Amino acid sequence: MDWSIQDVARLASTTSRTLRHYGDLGLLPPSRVGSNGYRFYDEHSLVRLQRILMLRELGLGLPAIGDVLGQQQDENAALRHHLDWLKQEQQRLVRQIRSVKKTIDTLNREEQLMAENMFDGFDHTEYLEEVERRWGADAYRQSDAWWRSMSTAEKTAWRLRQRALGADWQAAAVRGLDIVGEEAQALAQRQFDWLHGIPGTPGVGAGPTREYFLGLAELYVADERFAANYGGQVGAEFVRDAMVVFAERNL
Amino acid sequence: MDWSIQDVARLASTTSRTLRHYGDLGLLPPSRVGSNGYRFYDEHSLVRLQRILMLRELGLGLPAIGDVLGQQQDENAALRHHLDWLKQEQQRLVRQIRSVKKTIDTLNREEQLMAENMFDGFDHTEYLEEVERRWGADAYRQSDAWWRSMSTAEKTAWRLRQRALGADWQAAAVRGLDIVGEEAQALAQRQFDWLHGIPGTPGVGAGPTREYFLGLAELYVADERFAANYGGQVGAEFVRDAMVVFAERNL
DNA sequence: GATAGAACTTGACGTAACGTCAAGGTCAAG
DNA sequence: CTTGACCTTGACGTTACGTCAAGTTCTATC
Repeated sequence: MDWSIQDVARLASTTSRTLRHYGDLGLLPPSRVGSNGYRFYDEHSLVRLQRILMLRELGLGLPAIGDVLGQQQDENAALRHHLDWLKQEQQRLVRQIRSVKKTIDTLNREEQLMAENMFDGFDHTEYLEEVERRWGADAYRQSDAWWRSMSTAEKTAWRLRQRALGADWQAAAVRGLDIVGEEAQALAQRQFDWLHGIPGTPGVGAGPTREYFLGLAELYVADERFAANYGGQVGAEFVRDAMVVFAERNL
Repeated sequence: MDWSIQDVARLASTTSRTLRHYGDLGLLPPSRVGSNGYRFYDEHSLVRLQRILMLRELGLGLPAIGDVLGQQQDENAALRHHLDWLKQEQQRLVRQIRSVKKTIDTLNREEQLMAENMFDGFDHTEYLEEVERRWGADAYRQSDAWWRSMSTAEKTAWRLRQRALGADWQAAAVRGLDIVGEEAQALAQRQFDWLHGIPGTPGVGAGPTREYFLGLAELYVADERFAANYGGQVGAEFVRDAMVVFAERNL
């Protein structure tokens, strides 16, 4: 009562290559191998294949499927774990979709404006009125002048660092790091140093003042335009909390 | 005015390996290569890297990024195309998440029931009352008896074919095949043949009757439990339409 | 029994975007 | 001259198979 590899492949609408692959991984060994090397499968193989295909449709990886089938993992637990992963992936996609849409919008609105540089402006110049309201017109004028005085290379390098910082903050928030931990505080230090370079920031030279630093931290949470650079609301809150801790310790 | 590979890597918070990779692909060639083989990058490189990293964060593949940067592709068009792909991926994830949840539920409700076979029943026995309402109690009794009379291997093989058919229908719907085309009609033929094996289906022996076949097609669309096996509402409608065409031509 | 064609085998490369050794030059500082 | 930091090329590993390639075996036919 056994079938050839092609019989089984046709039954399951898959390929012999796939069955051989599963055989190589030990997921679905042939029930019998002829003296000529031909693989044969019996009814138990079919049941096992049925389960493999089910789990694969759910998106589980082959090693995970192996663990479930080998009783080394509770199926229920494996599925729950997998579900968490799927939800995370979905969130990632949602964020990417939002970003792509925003980028398309920006491109269409400012088509001819962007000659060489993708996006001009940065945290401060981009949000003029907010900065002026908080720290006065002088602060804005100073940082704006500083920005304009930079060469293209300097501007680009600056933006590169800005993006890198934002990405690292985001990664830290996702990894759920402790805000008082070493890594998160190192990021806060980078944030401090980064602000250090911007004239118009109260206390520059010695570095931003405690008040300014804390005010900026709150701004990240309060204004969604800022939050976008730090991984959304949740990310911004993580950034703020780490910055607050940093300020209390060092400023 | 140039920087070493490490300088640039640190600036962008990436690795030298990544920069070398981009160099190998022609995405970001060094602006200068020393006689010692060392790579050096200038300000234009930084601007280019800035754009590469932006697009990569949006999820574009490196070849696509290359096309955009090389002006071989309109950025706007590329992003729109990418957005479509992202949306599709998201739909896929939504479906998978639903499936995983359903499977977890089923597992918890019927924990001890499932000794060897994952799911018992099939289209007909699973939806007793619907089948009886449409084609009478006799139809159900016959197909139920047929099902019970099969060996484990036969049942498994049957389910394997059922799943394969469902998956192929789903793929066909996603690919947007023409319902009157060769491939879709071949699927309808398989659907017909598959029903052929089930006693209790009116007209079996000669194959299902036209009326039964059409009724089943409508059922797939009307009942979401059936639709689930054929790729949701949209998939079920595709199946129905192809089946209707098949019935008109052959029954 | 010879032969063609279908089915089977193992082996190996390719995929996306790098991470991660490995082995070996180059350079600045002491 | 040595040490250590930094640089190079080369190559394997990752996921789940697809896709040849080359050789062997089975089956049907003449």
